Amino acid sequence: MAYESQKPQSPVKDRPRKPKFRRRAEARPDEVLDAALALFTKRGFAHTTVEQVAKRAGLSKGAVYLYFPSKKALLAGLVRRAVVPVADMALGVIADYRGDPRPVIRQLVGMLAANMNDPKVFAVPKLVIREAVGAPEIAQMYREEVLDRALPALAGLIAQGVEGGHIRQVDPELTIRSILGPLMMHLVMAEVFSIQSASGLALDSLVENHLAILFAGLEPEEAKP
Amino acid sequence: MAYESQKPQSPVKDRPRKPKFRRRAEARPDEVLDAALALFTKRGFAHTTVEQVAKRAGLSKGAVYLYFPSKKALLAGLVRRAVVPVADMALGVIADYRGDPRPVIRQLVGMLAANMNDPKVFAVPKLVIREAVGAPEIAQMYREEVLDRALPALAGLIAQGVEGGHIRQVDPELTIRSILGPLMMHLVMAEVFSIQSASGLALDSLVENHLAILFAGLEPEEAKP
DNA sequence: TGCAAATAACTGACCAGTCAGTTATTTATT
DNA sequence: AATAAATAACTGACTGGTCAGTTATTTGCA
Repeated sequence: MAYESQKPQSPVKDRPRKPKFRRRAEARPDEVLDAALALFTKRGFAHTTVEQVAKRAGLSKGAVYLYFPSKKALLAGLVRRAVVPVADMALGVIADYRGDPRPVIRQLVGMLAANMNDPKVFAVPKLVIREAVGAPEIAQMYREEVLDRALPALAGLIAQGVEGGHIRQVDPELTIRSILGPLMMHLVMAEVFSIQSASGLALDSLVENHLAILFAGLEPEEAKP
Repeated sequence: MAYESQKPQSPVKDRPRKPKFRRRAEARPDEVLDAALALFTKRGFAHTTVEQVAKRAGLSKGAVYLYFPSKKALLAGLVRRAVVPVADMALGVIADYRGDPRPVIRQLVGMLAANMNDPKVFAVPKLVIREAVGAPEIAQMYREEVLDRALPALAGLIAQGVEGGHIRQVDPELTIRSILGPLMMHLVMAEVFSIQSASGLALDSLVENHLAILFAGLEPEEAKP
């Protein structure tokens, strides 16, 4: 019974006929989520009050509870909103590709890196990781709707590449960690500890360095000194 | 003026002479920290009350404030206690090694993986990452006392390997992310999302798969089809 | 007896969630 | 077109509960 974030009563899209009466409020839930995302990201869930969210969205505290039944529902709503596009992106790229997985991996890693600075996109997963302890349901929701869809697809892509002889014999599931891990670590170092690599100031250098090592490492064994 | 965790007044080591033991307390601060670590890890900092920590340590709430001036000081104390051994471990392994860095990297990664399941060791960095938003001073302390010592050493190891021609031309700082990132990602997947790889149930498979790719990827370019 | 160690009761601040009441917008009536 | 009735959108004061930190008091060793 918990965390129904979706339109408790707002007539967002009840029936196509009957525009009945509208008013200047329709995008309200979205505005509230925007405010919540900004504050949760900056100060964390626990240290953000509902009133702060309300004020930032230009509403009163009470109005927030018109759209969301609880503070946690704000978190859930945030995840919901971010969930579909992310998973779809990954799946769209992978599709039913056959052949050397490396070009697809390059595209995927590139897309992730490109979005890593966009708060609107990456703030949500970061939030989920941070708040997973205090709100396990949120973590599970994210897992079910994003990870359980995207990771198997990626593993399939790798397995297919191994079978086709395009890359060396590796464990597909474990190799996922080798593909995405460096990106995640870079993110954590930058976000949590404000560590920027002295050399490459841009994400591009990271991607380049990472993929050079990774792709050479995935090369099928043939010439072994 | 904030977060002086160290013995505000506990007579831990005031003068060497005078073995006369007080009530029954000397290891008290450590016991409190043990309790705090367990609870912070399980429920998170915000959702743990000082009274819970006290009860678990077999003390009253007030007694905790005899040893630590604030709740945040518990976090700081935890980090302090874990800081020295971790950094020392890494530095001890790296030392002034010269030659192919891969054996050293193998040893390092192996040690990290071996400790990844030991809560006593890895709970603290996980905690730091999680609570960094609400307590930036803690994150900075961890950074200064661990990362700023260990990471440059690791980067130096790699740079030296590149110069010596033992591994291919890579950016040392960025390559750190390629070495440790997969481990971190594995940790996050397991801890936050309870995702276990279907294949290898043990960490060993991960390390093996990761290092196989990494080391092949670091091989100096010579035979290029 | 004296005094540190420890306690338990207490205080004040904070905040999620509620609700009685107000304002803005739409519909109905003339 | 003007006005009244209806109702959706919103407000902000209030409540109940939690909890970090403090203080008055007790305990027990020397």
